[in-house]
Amino acid sequence: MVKNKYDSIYQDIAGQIETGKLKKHTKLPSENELAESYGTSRETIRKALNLLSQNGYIQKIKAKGSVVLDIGRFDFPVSGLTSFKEVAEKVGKPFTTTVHELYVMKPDDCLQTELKIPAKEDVWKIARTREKEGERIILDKSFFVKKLVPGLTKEICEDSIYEYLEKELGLNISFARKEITVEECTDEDRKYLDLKGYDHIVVVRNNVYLDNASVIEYTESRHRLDKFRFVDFARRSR
Amino acid sequence: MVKNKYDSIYQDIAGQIETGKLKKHTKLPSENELAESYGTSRETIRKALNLLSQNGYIQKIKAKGSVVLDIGRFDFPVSGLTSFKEVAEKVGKPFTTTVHELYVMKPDDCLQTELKIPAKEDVWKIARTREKEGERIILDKSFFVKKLVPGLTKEICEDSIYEYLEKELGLNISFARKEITVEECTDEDRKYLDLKGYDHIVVVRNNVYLDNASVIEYTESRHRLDKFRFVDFARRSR
DNA sequence: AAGTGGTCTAGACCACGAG
DNA sequence: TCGTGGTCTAGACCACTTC
Repeated sequence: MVKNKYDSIYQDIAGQIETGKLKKHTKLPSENELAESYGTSRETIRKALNLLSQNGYIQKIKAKGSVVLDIGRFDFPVSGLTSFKEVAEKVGKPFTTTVHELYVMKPDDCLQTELKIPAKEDVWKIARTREKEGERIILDKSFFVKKLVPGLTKEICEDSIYEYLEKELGLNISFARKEITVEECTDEDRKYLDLKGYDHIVVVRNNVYLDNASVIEYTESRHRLDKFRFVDFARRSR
Repeated sequence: MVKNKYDSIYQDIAGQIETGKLKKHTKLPSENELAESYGTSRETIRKALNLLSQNGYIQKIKAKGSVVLDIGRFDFPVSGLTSFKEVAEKVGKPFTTTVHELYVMKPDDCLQTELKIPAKEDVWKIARTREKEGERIILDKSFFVKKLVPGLTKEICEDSIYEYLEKELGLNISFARKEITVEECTDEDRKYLDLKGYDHIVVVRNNVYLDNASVIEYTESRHRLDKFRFVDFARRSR
């Protein structure tokens, strides 16, 4: 789904890097050459290259050129900004999702804060486990603002809520705040997960914002220690 | 240290948000108004606003305006892109750094890969612990390419290596790749840290790149479970 | 209809690296 | 000296929200 000119150039070059048509450690054509060959202005090329750089595909080196990087780019599926389904597919591992709870509730104080809603606003609670190779290793406890997501079903929760939000409801996810900590296991963890004796668990807390600045979702993603992996890029003084 | 026009506007507005002069949940002036009042073009204002948005200060809402967000923005000090000293100061907690090892060595296969160097290239090894409230809770094992950082001393390692790199050597940090996992404690962890009986530890692996695409540092930052916290923003299809 | 942010253009000058 | 990416400008049109 291409939105505009610089995005389509970004997709094009990213694709060439992923398929190996553009080789690691080689230089891209210069911005002027790219502008010429894509028939666009240099500023538009620069937007595409900045996207590539922000997503870890290339590094721009002043006065020299842009180099294709050789960095693995995919997280372990951490529920949140990119949908679980999306990341799981890229990582290429078969996950099974099971929905254990799906009902409407009133938010407690904590949820009111996390979702920025008043006490009377209805909230979906969803509890799901993710299973890989016969082991239930992730427990996702999600809370969605009902007003924004009226018709959730078990089928949608088993597939991809994000696809539903974006394709069916036309909502636009803007950004998420993630917080990662390690905590002691709860009885709920022990009930829903195959913990193999671990007494701690990695907790990823997630607040997801729409493009109109409202919070749509708060999720606690609870990962078994030994199966957790998170990868991140950070740029200096972006 | 202001570099250019859009950066100085970014610093200015970020400062106003941090000191509360610009209040949370209020709207910024429009881009046209800001361009006028800062005496610059709209594209330059947009660069500043994009920085604010990427760093979690504001959210831009199409056709409506930019809103000041109310999101806590600081990590627990995770060695890497922003220096430990820098983050520790923002978090406002007193940390003590102790240097346990500082010597030159030849890289093994693993280090050659992580630092992208040949076997004959010398490497600094530095082992440091970070202590807070009387407990040693972080063990940082760092490896720097000696050719790029000739004169390391115990004093520099106790203060801030990054300050030394940037201010003394004029090197420019560009970006870092972080990977977070949880692993079983090693004897080294038990030796250098106050583990309070925990048998697992959070490991943050870090490759830090310069602006000329060479790797300068590989660090393993080992955090006691209960004291680890990591905060991250992610934007959808940036 | 007016104002907003998002995209795009065609120029310009700069500092820096390489030959 | 020439080419590179980094910054900056002054315009333009669009889709969208608000009134």
